Amino acid sequence: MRYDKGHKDTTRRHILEVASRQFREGGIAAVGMAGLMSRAGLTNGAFYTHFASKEALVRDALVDALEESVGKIEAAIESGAGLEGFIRDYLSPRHRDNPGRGCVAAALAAEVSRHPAATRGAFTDKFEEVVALIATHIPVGGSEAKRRKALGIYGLLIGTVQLARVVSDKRLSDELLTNGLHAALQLMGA
Amino acid sequence: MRYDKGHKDTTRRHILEVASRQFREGGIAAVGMAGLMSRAGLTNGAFYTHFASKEALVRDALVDALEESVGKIEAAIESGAGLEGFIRDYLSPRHRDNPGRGCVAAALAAEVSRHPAATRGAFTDKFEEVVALIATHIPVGGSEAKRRKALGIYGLLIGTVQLARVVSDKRLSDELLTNGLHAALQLMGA
DNA sequence: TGTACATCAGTGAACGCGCGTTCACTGATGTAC
DNA sequence: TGTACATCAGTGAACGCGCGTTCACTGATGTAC
Repeated sequence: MRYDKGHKDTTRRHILEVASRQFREGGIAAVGMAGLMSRAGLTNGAFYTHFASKEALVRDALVDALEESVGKIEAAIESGAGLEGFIRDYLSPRHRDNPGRGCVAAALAAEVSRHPAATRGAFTDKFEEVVALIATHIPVGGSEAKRRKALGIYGLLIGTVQLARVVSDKRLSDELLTNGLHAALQLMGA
Repeated sequence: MRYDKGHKDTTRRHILEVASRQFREGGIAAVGMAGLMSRAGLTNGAFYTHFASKEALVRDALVDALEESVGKIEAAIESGAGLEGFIRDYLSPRHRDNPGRGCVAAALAAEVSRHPAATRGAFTDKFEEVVALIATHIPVGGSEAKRRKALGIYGLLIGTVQLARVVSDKRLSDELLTNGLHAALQLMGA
């Protein structure tokens, strides 16, 4: 069969979305090409007509997932919930319990730090964008102070969600989220 | 050959130390049994006279590495550097650049969250100990306030170090550490 | 209009490789009689 | 004292399996003449 114009792009985007989610859920190393392609409704061989290698897919999936973060922050601002609303969502049980649709930095930062420079570079560029966007919406302070606060808050957010995900005690996990929220708001304001 | 009394225990501890370091450096999934045992100066088959499975080793290595954290905090207190001294070390370039000897939560929290409940349970128990120890040395506040601060600070520490490790821009990485330090001290005091 | 060829997304078997785990075996020493 | 057997940490080859990647092929459609 021949395919519609734009069909290949659609397929590529579909693979990317499936991969991005699977990576965040199970970790990059745990996702195999055959399983990934089968989940995307294709066979393994087709992968290489879309991406040069697994590492190239990782690179694109990371950037894609960070763009998702940008979208979430923008949506929170537009909805009137503001940066605080974004932070509340970030430190919610729903985010903790759904890593596949959640923040890619919380799910994969440590693993990505062991990936090649090209991958980390692509991640870094988008990460800078996210930080700049957060800084814009910090309520008080000069532009440098805002950036500093944004970096601190981001670190707190990803670390707290990771701890909330790893501990097996639900009470402790909830406690981590609640305290993280207080700490984040404190960092945002002061 | 026969072996000295205590020889098996020494070997077990040696495997554990090598594994603990390799896990933190490369991630748990990336460490293979043959390579690990060869680094420990043994052959692959000997592993199973010491541990029931790779997962059992992971469990013990995580607990071991968290006990290392307890030791570091106690050392900082005893040296007079206090909790602030521990935090300064934690957010130092040296810690960022040596994950193998560093905080296991920063290196492996996200990966461990995908491991079996037994592994996460063992991690959680030791994690509680570390949090309690940090809380003890927060300078101001009631015991509940201290615990809350300890949880917030821990999240900030591990998240910040992970971000500092993943970004490929050295300036940004240093900036993350510096701002993380200010934020942590702010959370500790307020 | 009909025919020959080019295009290209996708198929599915196969490649070499390293994984976690098993197991028959080694060989030095301790114990029983 | 001498001999037969038990103990046990460690060896190293082998197990089945899934990994990332390659490649000859398919088959529907577009293009050239």
